Amino acid sequence: MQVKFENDPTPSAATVTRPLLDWYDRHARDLPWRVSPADRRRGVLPDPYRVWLSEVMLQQTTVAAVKSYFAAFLARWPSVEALAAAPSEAVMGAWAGLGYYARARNLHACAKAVAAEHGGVFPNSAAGLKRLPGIGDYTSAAIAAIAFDEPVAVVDGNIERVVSRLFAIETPLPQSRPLIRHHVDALTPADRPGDFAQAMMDLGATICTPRRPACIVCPAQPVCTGRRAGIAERLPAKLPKRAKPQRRGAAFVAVRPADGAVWLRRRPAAGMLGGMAEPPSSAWSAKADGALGPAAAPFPGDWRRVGSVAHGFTHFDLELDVWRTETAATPAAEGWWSAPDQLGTVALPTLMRKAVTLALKDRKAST
DNA sequence: GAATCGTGGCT
DNA sequence: TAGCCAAGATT
Repeated sequence: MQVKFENDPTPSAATVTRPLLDWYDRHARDLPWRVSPADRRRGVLPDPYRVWLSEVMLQQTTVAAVKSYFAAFLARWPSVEALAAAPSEAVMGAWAGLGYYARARNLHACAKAVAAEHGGVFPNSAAGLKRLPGIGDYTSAAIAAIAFDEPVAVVDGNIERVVSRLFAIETPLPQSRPLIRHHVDALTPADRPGDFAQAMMDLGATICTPRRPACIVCPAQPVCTGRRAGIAERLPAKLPKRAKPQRRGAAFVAVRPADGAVWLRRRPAAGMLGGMAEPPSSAWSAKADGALGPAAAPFPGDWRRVGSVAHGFTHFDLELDVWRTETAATPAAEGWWSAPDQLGTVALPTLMRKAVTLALKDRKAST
């Protein structure tokens, strides 16, 4: 007796794409940058500026973290021309805390390019979009599909996980990427490519989650090869990561007694926290050496150690010693005094904000 | 192709 | 807790 085809279906446009789009019609997440499937059926497409802004913010960043930044950017810069005309310091300041600051530099460069070279109109194809700063394989495809309904394969981390499970791909990432892309190409529909991409991402974010996927309510469960094989939860396979080294550095927070202003400077445009503000800081070395004391300060002063802050970066952990001094004299160095009421909007990355906060807390406690 | 580049939340 | 993870791009 032969097994009937219906009892052993395979992931395909008929068995995955259509059920998933039906599921999306009922369960799409309501997100500030999104047009609902109902409205899209009426011909409404989202503003490419909003799609682009959200996609760049969402690179390696959670929806929850992005929401307030998206609202703030949109309120302050309602169009790509407005963003293009903004000072760099304002853009970096508004991005502060969101991380991966090259994104903010590229975001601004991209806005300027669209305004100056494209008449303020985003290219309407993935190929055109990918030529712009900060827009790579994923983001170009996502904008083209979501904002223009171009039938291109969109592959992000969610979709890599969903497809790895659907097809029981045991080859670890990133080697499995070509095969995953092949499957996404075959599943992407010509009629609703934007909704399909968003549906796959919603599925990955809410049901086909990294741990403990809710297969019982998954619209693709009947055809999921990984589920059938009992290996879905441990897919996608990934290569082991290297251990994170520990580094150490020092930050020097000078405070002006008259008004409590803090002396800040701008980091070089390239590299770690590029273009962001900081109190003068040492380099971050692999081990603590003698250079971490007041001798490493950018200018002489009555430096007192007030403690340290710990911060985890992607590829190393940092312990930053924080030193504080009071000085009325403007230092003979590059930088500026930032008054207390300005500190909230200055482009301080989280690490440096921690350091400044610790120094000011110590100052308040010691007076 | 591998390394670089942040941060906050979750388990 | 310590590790893992999130709508990746760039060099």
